[in-house]
Amino acid sequence: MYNLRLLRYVDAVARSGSIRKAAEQLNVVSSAVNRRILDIEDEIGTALFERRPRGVRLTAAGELFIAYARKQIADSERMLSEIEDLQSVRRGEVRIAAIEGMAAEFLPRTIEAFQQRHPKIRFRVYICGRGDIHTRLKEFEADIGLVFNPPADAEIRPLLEVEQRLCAFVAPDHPLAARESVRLSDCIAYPLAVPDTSLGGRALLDEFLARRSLRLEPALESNSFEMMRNFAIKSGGVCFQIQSGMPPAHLPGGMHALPLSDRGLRRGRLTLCMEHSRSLPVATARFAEYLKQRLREETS
Amino acid sequence: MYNLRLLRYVDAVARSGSIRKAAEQLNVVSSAVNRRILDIEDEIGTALFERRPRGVRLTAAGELFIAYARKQIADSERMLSEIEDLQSVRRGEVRIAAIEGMAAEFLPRTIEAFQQRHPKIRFRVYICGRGDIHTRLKEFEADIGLVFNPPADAEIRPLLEVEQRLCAFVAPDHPLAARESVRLSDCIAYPLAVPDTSLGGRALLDEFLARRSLRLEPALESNSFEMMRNFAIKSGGVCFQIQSGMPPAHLPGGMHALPLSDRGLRRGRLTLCMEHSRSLPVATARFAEYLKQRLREETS
DNA sequence: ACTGAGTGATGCCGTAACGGCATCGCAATG
DNA sequence: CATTGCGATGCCGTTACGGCATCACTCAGT
Repeated sequence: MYNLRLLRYVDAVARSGSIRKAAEQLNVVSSAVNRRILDIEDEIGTALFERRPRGVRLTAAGELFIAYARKQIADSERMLSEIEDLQSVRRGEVRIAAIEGMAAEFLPRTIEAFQQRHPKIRFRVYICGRGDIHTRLKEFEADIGLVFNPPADAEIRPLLEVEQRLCAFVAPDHPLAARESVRLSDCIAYPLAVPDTSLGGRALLDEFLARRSLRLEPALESNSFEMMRNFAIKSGGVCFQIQSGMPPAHLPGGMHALPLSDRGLRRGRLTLCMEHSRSLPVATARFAEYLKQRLREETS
Repeated sequence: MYNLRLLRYVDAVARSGSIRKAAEQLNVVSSAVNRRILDIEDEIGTALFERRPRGVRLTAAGELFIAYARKQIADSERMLSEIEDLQSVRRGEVRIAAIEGMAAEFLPRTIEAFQQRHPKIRFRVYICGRGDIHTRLKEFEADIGLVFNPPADAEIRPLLEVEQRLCAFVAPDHPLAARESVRLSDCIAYPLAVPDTSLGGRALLDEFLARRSLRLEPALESNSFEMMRNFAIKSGGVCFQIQSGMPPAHLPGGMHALPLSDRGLRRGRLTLCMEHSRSLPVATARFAEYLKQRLREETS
């Protein structure tokens, strides 16, 4: 069965109109070129060249074959070039599964900054609940995940963990806005919006409340930080959520994030992770490193 | 260098997600498939598959490669199919060089009839002077030629020769129209249009007149039969031209062709010919046979 | 007519590429 | 721990390939 080298032989013969001349150009003996051409003709069942006393000339079948050969040569070169691009991070796709809190600000900003340097790298981001992230990784729908306090899972390997505090978020003109930190008991007098179990921070809240006589009567419970945030602004209330790598300068709506200072309220872990047996493509691995660096910077 | 069989190996592995399963489907041992894949990966410089405990999975580079491989497989099948079409006369191009007299009626009609049965066969027809036809054949611009009384040429091989009489063409209402044949002397009383040296028949006329006291004073001399014909109709004159395979029922403008019956006026040879060392493509050879048959029918 | 040059085709042979058989090394499962 | 399933590897016989030498034919010049 003919291969690329043989296609180059045929191409050279067609161009020079002579088996010997082509062989010279290819730095092989003419008998080798001749024999390969005869083999191909045998296989196809028809002559690709008319033999003339002073060289050869393409037949009609040869014209069809040479068009195919030249296309193959060009296609293979393009394919190798594309793979080379992939190797040098000039090309690729990064698929991320992340919890909702990363969507408003941190991830868009981080991806945009990375793309400044790698414009041909595409991203695909799935925002989903905490439980879905592991599934996406394990089913190879995503390459890396950003999840809060993930359950133990032998198939998931953490790449980085950063601590995240539970914060109370209030509008800039809220009575508590001027404080450096608050306690849960400070917030009870206002309408409360709390995360449901699919968001980061709910487990921390539940665990803390279970050990206290304190009881929360939330006005709102939601799986959407955006929902909770806007409710807090409108109602003059307080919503709770992990910090999620948001520096104060970047909080949406000018909200203030006030760390909860209650003793016994544990911090959570924001985890960058992947499926444990994966070998990440170059572009993804490069982005994961960049993400780790960014997370470290923004949580220090 | 990878060839089509190896591309099929890679394709089968990608589809089944397992080297052993693919090997079964391909009826080869898995070690052979594995080794070919490792060879390709070596050559390209990157892994095409991630090795998992229960099989393999395409890498990003592998995705690019498989797209290329599948395209190659499809392209080669299409190319073989096209060459097969060529072999079975389902496809092809026929290039003809012919003298002008064939253009009005005979060649169009013959080609059209042939294309009823072979619609994918294309034609390219060059109408040119007698001297140009051999040049076109020898320079491979045309595959077959139709020429009148061609000069001897070792590089040109005749396929068929049919005799052609020199005729006088007159309009249907011309005084000579009712005759079965005429003599040159019968025509002298009318305006005469004669062919120049690039048309068939002129050599016959010249040869005959050189041996007689008769002298023609043509009102028109042209290299275009259409020109001469229309002149004869308009002027109530006579034009001369070889029969050129035109049966009476098909003469343009309802003209009558009256054979010249002068003793000593030789007949000419209409020749179907080709370059002597050529091996004609199937479609062309088939058409040449059809042309021979048609010429025989219409000159008998 | 003879000779030399140029061409594609073919015989022989050593090396490279390939597939088959058997086995190894590792992970997952019961 | 033993078994199963998987890709990887060693060894070997067969097939594919290129190199060297030569053959067969055509063409051009003397």
